[in-house]
Amino acid sequence: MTPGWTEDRVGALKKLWLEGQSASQIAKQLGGGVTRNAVIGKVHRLGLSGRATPSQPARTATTFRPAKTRTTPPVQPSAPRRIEAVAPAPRPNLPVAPTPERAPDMVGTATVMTLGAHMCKWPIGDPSSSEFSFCGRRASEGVYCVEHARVAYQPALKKNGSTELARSLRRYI
DNA sequence: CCCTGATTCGC
DNA sequence: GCGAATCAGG
Repeated sequence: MTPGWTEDRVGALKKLWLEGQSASQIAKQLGGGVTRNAVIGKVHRLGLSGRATPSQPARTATTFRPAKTRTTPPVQPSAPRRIEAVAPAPRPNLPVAPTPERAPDMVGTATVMTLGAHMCKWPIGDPSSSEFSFCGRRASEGVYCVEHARVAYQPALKKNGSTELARSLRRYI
C-alpha cells in the first residue's frame, strides 16, 4: 500500500524536514515504504529544498552547532593501523604500523609536502589521516634512515623466522 | 563504508 | 507527480 502523498503526510514531511531531519530519517518515520529518495523528490517538488547543507554533522539540528565544549583533545593517536606499502620496500606486506615510538629525534615531522629527497620516507601513522607523516630523518639506506632501513630491508628469514621476525618487528609496532 | 542532499529521467 | 538510479560531496 502506498498512501501516496496525502495532505497529512506532506504536512509531516514538511514539519520533519524543516525540523532538520534528514531525508532518510523522515522516510523511516513516515513509514509506508517511503524511501529517502521519495522524500527528497517530494521535498524538491514542494520547493523546500535548501535549508543549509546538513550532511554528516547533522545528527539533529543542522543550522546551528551547539558548540559542544570539547574537553577532550583529539589526542590518542588511535590504534596503529596497518600501513600499506608507500615506499618501495623489498619486504612488502609488513604488518607493521610505524608509530612515533619514543624517538630521540623529531620523527614523523616530515609531511608529503616537506619530505625532501634525502629524508627517510618511512611512513608514520595512518596514510588516510591528516596526521600522517614521514620519519624524515636523514635517509642513509635507500630511502630510509638507518633504523627504518633495518626493518624495511629485512634479510630473508630462516625457516622458523616467523618468531624472529615478530621479535625484531615488535619494537616497531 | 557510512552518510548527506541534488539531479536525472522513465514511468 | 512520482521515485529509483545516479551523481556529488563529507
